[in-house]
Amino acid sequence: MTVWDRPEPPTRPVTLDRERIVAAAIALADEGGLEAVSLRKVAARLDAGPMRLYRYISTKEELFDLMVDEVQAEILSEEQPGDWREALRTLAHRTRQAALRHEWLADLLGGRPAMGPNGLVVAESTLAALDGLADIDTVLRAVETVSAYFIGAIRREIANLRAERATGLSKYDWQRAHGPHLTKMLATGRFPALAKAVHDGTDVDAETSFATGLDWVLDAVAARLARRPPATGAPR
Amino acid sequence: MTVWDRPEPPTRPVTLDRERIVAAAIALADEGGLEAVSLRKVAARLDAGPMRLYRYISTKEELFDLMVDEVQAEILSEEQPGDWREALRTLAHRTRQAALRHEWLADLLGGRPAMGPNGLVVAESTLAALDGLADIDTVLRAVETVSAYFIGAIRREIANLRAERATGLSKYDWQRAHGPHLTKMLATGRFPALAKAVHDGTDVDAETSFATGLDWVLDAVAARLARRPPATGAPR
DNA sequence: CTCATGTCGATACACTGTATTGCTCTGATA
DNA sequence: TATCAGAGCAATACAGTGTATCGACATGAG
Repeated sequence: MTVWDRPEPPTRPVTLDRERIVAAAIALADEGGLEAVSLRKVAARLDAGPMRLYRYISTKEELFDLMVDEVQAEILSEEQPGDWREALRTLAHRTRQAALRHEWLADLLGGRPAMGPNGLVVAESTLAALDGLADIDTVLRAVETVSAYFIGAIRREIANLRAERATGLSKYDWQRAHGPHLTKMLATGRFPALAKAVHDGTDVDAETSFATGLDWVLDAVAARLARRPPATGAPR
Repeated sequence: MTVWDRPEPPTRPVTLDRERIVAAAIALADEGGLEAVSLRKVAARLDAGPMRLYRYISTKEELFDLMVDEVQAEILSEEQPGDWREALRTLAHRTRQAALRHEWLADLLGGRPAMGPNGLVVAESTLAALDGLADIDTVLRAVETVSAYFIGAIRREIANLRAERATGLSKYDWQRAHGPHLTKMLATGRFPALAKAVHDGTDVDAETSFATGLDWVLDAVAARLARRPPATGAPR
């Protein structure tokens, strides 16, 4: 057999790392939602066999965890926030923006404790912004309450957005958006309050609605923080 | 061929309806989580072929919608609530209890608009409890804010619960619960505020933590409702 | 008694996550 | 430099998924 007959040795497999894998997965999810992410497709996008991924990941759930952590990097704001309120507000808004960029995030948010490196940094900087303003338990409760709010709010917003997209593209028309079903139900007269809400409610855009609810919650937090004097320094 | 040789005619297929299907699906989900729900298994539990379900459901997602709506029936409280605050509070707590009974609910809550019959009744009675206490937009914002909070809070609670279950059963010990990873991370000194929180934070049980945050949010709502005089009767 | 209809089971398809298996290439050791 | 152990990988395989299609069959109408 001459050289000419022998094929070249197979080109070394593309070097892989978690970063590349996660990037591919995120790209897939951005395009087709979470359900478009399959290990096979992720691998294919990297010119690799599916099984190769298992050296970097031991389960698909772990891939999702990595994806979430990756996006949490987008959430971190570089500049130091002014006060705690600003810190929590931008955390909420940046999370929301991330979810609008990556709608699949809404499906994952709050679904598992986020203990990745970026998740920890987010937690740390959030807690740091409140540190010393009240006893730790109050601070914890504050952070948890605010984040519970915005996770729930983001989820709903994305859910509605998808529902709207699914039924025609009637952007601001709930009634038609959810099809004849809701209309028919309201017509039965069994849901007067709901009917009034749908009928007379002003259509505010999602962002202001989000911001409004957030402000309410932040007010509530402020009230509790104010209750105790800040534990500055060593008051002992 | 005598009668004795001929087999009996096949017993008529078990009568089916959505109720039975949903009940079977819920049973499966209660036992093994959402991922244990497959159309084949649901059908098998009803002595039916998988394809039969498609007369009652046209997609698996619809089955999930039905499951959620079914559980929402458990949420409705029979007696009329005293005031709006009580109404919202019991809505939140009953939703939480339902999610503790059916943990898979946490995965579905807020994932899609709940327009089923029971969902509508829940929405109606909630709105009714606030009707007239403020202009409709404020009422809507109030309901949305509170429900965003408790959906997020429930999700986190269930997520933590699962994580705890997965790693040993160290009920109240976050640090060990999440394994050496968190401990090691905290030991790096890069997360002082987080470390302090984990270290010095009191371990409150999930229910009081839920209730506390809920109260804060309800306070915030109260503040906004008080801002405008109630539009009772026809003040025109 | 015949025929149309609607329901069901069987089969099939494309695809999933992951366990297993054996090849091949690499780097260390003798 | 020759040998060998081990790692990294592709291929194969498996059990399972949601759902489309299709042929048979029981049922009710004429």
